[in-house]
Amino acid sequence: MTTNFFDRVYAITRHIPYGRVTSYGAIAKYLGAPGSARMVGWALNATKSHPGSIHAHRVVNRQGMLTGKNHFGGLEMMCELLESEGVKIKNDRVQDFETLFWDPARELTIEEFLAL
DNA sequence: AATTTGACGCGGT
DNA sequence: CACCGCGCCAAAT
Repeated sequence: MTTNFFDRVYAITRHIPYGRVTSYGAIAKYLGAPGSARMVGWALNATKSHPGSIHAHRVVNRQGMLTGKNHFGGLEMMCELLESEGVKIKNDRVQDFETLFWDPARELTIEEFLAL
């Protein structure tokens, strides 16, 4: 818990289940910084330079919109990545967002929690 | 060391 | 419905 706010975001993002999505705010809140969703976005930005599998494309804003798609190196990339996981995107918005939404505080498993 | 910025969230106008 | 501003806090310049 030292420092890296980033690492925490990485950890959570890394554990987002396949075909599920979460929001910046949810992650921020889980990190104990409700309202600091920006930090999550900022951290995710560093994620692209981070080695390893961090499914940043599974993180969308609270409306389920792919707001960060322009940071994926390709505007359609994020969309395709999600659709390839079974997440349907329409007009930059995740369909059935409520259903696919993964709340870390609610669905994070023990082992994942420990890995955090 | 100070200022700007940012992939958000939410209420207000 | 569109636009505005504030809060939140760390990293980058």
